[in-house]
Amino acid sequence: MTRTVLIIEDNPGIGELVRMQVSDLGMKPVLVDRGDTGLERFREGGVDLVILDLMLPGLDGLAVCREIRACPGYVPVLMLTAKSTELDRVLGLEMGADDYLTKPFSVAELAARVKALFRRVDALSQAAPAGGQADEIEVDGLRIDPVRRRVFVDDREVDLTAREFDLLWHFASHRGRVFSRAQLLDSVWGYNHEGYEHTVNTHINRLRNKIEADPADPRYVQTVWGVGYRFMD
Amino acid sequence: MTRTVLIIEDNPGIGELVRMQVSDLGMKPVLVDRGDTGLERFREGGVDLVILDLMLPGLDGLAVCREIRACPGYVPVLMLTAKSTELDRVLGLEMGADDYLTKPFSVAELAARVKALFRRVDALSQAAPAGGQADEIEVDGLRIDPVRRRVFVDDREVDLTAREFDLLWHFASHRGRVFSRAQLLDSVWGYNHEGYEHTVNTHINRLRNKIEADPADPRYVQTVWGVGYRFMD
DNA sequence: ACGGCTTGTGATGGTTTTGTGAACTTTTCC
DNA sequence: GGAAAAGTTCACAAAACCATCACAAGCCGT
Repeated sequence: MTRTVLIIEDNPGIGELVRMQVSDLGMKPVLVDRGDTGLERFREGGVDLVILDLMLPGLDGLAVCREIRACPGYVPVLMLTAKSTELDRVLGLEMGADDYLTKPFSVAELAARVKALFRRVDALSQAAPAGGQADEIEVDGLRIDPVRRRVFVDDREVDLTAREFDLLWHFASHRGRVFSRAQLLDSVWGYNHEGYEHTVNTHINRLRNKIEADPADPRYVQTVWGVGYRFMD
Repeated sequence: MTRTVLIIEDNPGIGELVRMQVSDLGMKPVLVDRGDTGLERFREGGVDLVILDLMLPGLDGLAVCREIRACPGYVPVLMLTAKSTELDRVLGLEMGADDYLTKPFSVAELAARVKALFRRVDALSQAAPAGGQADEIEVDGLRIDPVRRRVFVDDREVDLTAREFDLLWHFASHRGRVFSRAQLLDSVWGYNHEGYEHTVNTHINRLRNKIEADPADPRYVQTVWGVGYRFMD
């Protein structure tokens, strides 16, 4: 589940800077240099966050923001403005952006804001279902609770490390599907992680030793020869 | 008698945040994203408190506030504003808001204001606090009284600082749930607080030293390696 | 303005986790 | 049956992570 960030910025220098930064955060950047084309791209869907310059050719940033807000669903918007007087103007109008950043901004600042926005969105979607968390997964004696990050095998709790848990959760929430090692590295380790595929083996091994009754003949996480791994169906 | 809180806020992120918080306080939230529909909903009655954004589509927050004040009966209004200029404050208060909060605010702050407003209303109407102190939490020898902000471990009172109390309260009211340091900064410190995650460590440490029998092997606030912390389940 | 308490941050040391190399086993395919 | 390819297992060092302490700046009440 890599996130897609739509960057609408006409200044090539700043645009590229932001693009690289988003990429470094393990997200997929899409850079567009006009307001109108940016909005078009947004409407095609699949965007998880918009970073939007205020002054744009084609269509003004405020107008773009308004249009985005008029779309169904909630996608957070981070607005970039040149001067603090502009910021005041934006704040005064409060066009529905979720956060603002005045140029020049530091790379760390940008990263912090982007991460904070995603955190808020996550918290939102996690708590949204009224009545409680129905998203606990139970499969054949294996129970996984993502909110508490706890795992039980036949009601005995097993202690997983962060990576092991993420790996198991990824499998369990995509039952029956086969993942290559490269795909797992992308999904669990992160979109631009550098490392050996062989690392996945080791983690699968450790995971099996903890959750399988007979790790040599695994029930939950199965090997698909020449392809990758799959969670029991 | 559970209280009904009408939230009029157009930004879905903030709106949802407030909704969750009100819900956590044991009150019934009603979330509306436009000034005009919000006012409509208010006139239908049954609302005990209004949390109102200043800038709203449909009908401006100040106008909504004025209209609410023109209605018979006294329903307190808590105003949310984006920037903290004196002007906003004066305007808001003159327009009849009972209290105001500038964004970004922390969850604890919001809770405090809401509760304070209800206390004032209760004092005014000479009514016994509705619902009573049902919101005191007791877990395995640890008793937390949010109204008096006091904490007891096996009936011995421990002295917590403001931050420590807020942190503990946040944990205790979300038992078992894992929070990252970033999420804790969001919820306890304020939702775009700039600061080091490492600060959370120190506070957890201080908290443990005060409430845990053996701080090295904590019972209440547990560490979840590579992720964050969790309150005992 | 003063003194005490709170709070955020730097520094340090210890612990857990994680990636990787290498040896070893199983499967596939000629 | 044997060699090559693919997967498993294990040990170890590096990296990431957490607890703790000390300190300075901020805040509050006096």
